[in-house]
Amino acid sequence: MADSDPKLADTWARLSGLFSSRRDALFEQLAELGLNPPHGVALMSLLHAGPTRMGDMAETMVCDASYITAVADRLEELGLVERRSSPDDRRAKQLALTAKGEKVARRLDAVVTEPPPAMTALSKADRDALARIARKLGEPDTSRWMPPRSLR
Amino acid sequence: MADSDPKLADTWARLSGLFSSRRDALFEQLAELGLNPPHGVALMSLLHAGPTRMGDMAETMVCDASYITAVADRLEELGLVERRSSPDDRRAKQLALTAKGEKVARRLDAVVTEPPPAMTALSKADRDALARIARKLGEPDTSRWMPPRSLR
DNA sequence: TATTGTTATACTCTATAACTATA
DNA sequence: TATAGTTATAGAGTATAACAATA
Repeated sequence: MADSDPKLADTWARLSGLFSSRRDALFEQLAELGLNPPHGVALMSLLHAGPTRMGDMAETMVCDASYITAVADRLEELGLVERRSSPDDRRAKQLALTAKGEKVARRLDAVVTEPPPAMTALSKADRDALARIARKLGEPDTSRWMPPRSLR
Repeated sequence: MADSDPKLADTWARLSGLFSSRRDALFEQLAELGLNPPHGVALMSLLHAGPTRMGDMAETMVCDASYITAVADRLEELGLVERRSSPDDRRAKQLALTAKGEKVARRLDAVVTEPPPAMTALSKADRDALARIARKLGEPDTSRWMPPRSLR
């Protein structure tokens, strides 16, 4: 097979760079907060899904339930989430954002979901053209929030 | 400040999804090969930079020199790289791709650098428009190859 | 004495298995 | 007996410090 269009490769490299830098920004903010990526995923998931049972969180994050204990311990230690025992099932516990945790979660979420400055700076015509093309490139993430695998 | 353009956020979500899925594909291929991301970064770096002293590789990969020993051990064990003692400095060793390693490195590199299928499938007009806009969005990765931080 | 790579060791991340409280 | 979360433990990934060979 012939090599693909070099101009397209350049386009892809530029778009990839944009994404990489947002990702870097996210990880940097997490590090400043003393958090690792799973901590961030948990916070953002709670922001989108509301209080969540620990077992369900393990499913969302595609990790073992025992690790959720560790993640919750750390987030609780920082005052970002709290454990609530479920009223209906006294075995289960729900994780819920504190007020402080919600602020942090919103900030992290913005880094991921807000378009990067270079995109917002585009002319209206360019943004429209880009939107039209992007619709041909794929679907956005599912309606129910799920951590992009790239954050795991 | 007002919320940013929701249409632009949708555009960004779609582009991000594209990137995430390529990243997933890379990690999947690495896992199939019994490699982890640093192994992949080392291979791709060697592909772009040629034989490299272990200390320089540690600098490229932004990790400790002792970890390069472990990475090299694994890659050597799989027959993907070989250690060569430097002719000029008998303390130093160079890492170099074997023929097999070069094939693997090319395959991994393609996953990262080749535009995703959805992009290649665009019409010429769309690709040109996208290229024009992408040039306003940022520079591609530096000329001398460096692992995107998102791969670390 | 300074530098290159290796080894010994320790710390973080994450999973598996055993445990407890409840259902 | 089965399920939810926790604890104990183990394995990967990665760093720091001590070391051997060479400069």
